[in-house]
Amino acid sequence: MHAEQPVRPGRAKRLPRAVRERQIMDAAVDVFSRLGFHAASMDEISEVAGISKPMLYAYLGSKEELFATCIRREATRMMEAIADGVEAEEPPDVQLWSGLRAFFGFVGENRASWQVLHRQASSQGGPFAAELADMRGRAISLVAALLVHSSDFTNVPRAGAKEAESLAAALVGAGESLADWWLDNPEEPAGVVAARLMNLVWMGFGDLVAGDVWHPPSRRADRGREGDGTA
Amino acid sequence: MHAEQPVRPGRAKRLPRAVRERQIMDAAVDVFSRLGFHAASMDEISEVAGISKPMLYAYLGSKEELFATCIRREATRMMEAIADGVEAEEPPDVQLWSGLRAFFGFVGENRASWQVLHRQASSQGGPFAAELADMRGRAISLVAALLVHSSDFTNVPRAGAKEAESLAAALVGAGESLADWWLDNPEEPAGVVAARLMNLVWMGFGDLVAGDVWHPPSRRADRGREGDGTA
DNA sequence: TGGTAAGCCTACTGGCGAGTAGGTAAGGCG
DNA sequence: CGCCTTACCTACTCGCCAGTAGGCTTACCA
Repeated sequence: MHAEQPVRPGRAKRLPRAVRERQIMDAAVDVFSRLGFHAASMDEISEVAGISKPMLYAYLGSKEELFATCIRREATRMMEAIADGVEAEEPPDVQLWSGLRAFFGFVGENRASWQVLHRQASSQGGPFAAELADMRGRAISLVAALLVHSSDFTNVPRAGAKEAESLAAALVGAGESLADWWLDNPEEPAGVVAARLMNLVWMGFGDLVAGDVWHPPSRRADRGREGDGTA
Repeated sequence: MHAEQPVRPGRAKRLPRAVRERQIMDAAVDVFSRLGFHAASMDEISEVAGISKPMLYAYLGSKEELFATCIRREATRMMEAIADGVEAEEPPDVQLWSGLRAFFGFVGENRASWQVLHRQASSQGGPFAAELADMRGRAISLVAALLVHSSDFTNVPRAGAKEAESLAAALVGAGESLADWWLDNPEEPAGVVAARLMNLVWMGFGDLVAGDVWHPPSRRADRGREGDGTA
């Protein structure tokens, strides 16, 4: 406890609006992630943010608006983190691998964000559900496109759109679920967990129990390799 | 709606306790699945059930107790449905396949149950979260055991417990997510969706894009078609 | 046929929490 | 130094909803 801010003595220090808004958002993500949308109260958020309730309303609007803003911000941060980790030129399996690594890396370093996005947002009936479902839908579409593209690398009759989309939904769900599991079993590093999921979805149990595993092309340098990964 | 119960004229017909409790539970699952725990009100549940609020409290206790009871009932129904579909003597891949078919079959025919279990229960901080997490944990353990057992079929160094558990978590999550996707895209029969997930987790994308697919051993005489339509 | 218990109800309380009214200090600027 | 704008506060209102008090009615049985 800092002595310089004794015990929040009635009045907070004067700060420019932008800074306060940031503080409030951080507090909101924290509280929402711990308690969920309904159980979280504006009183508690304002307390954590170190300001009073009317400021919340003055700056961020209603509780629903605040929540939606949180979701948008955290979802955007996550999508950007993943996009930053993936190179569009790489072969599909490497792209998937990079995406998974980036995803688990983000979750590991932003647990509160993840809780808000995954647990809370998806279960509310309000406009946020739409907000979040939209983000999630984009992620699924992205993965689906990757899958379709990956079958273009072969001479196999391309996967149907519906099929690709459903597989992508399964993959995204597997990632979410594994991320939750990981939060309860945090002793393993992000890379190991990501690799495990990569092996599952790329090789399948059938190959795994036979001893075949996927591994990234040993040259990290992105020479135009086939990257058919083991096989 | 049945015309024989005009507009609930003040007083409901007298019924034995067991019957009423069933009606109430059904109504509760319905309302909880549509609105979520917090947004659902005891008033609405009692209205849907066709009785008055004090009956709720007299028969099923508090809102939290009611919710927990719903979760327990629906979770049990689902676990039993899946257990009924699986033969312990069959090889691991067939067991997994049977389990997936049973799971998607159940979800298709009990959408409200599924909503309550998956969406609502997991996001509340109360004792239900524990209730549900427990069920889910058991499902994961079951799958994990299946995986470990399946590597016993080979001469590969058996998978570590943690590894099996995390893969099981991913698989369960994939199933959940795919079930959700399916509810939004219900045109395909349960068997097709189940087969798709089976292929994903058993063969992996790597094999799928190469044109290899998993299929149930057709030697089994019991109408071993894979894409069975399920009503 | 009258007693009694089980099933059912209307109509309230009490608290919590979203949102607001209206006032106080602090910095900037002439 | 006074004025105004902006940041900030205390202290309310008001609706919603979990939970309850207390009374009515129907079925069954002696």
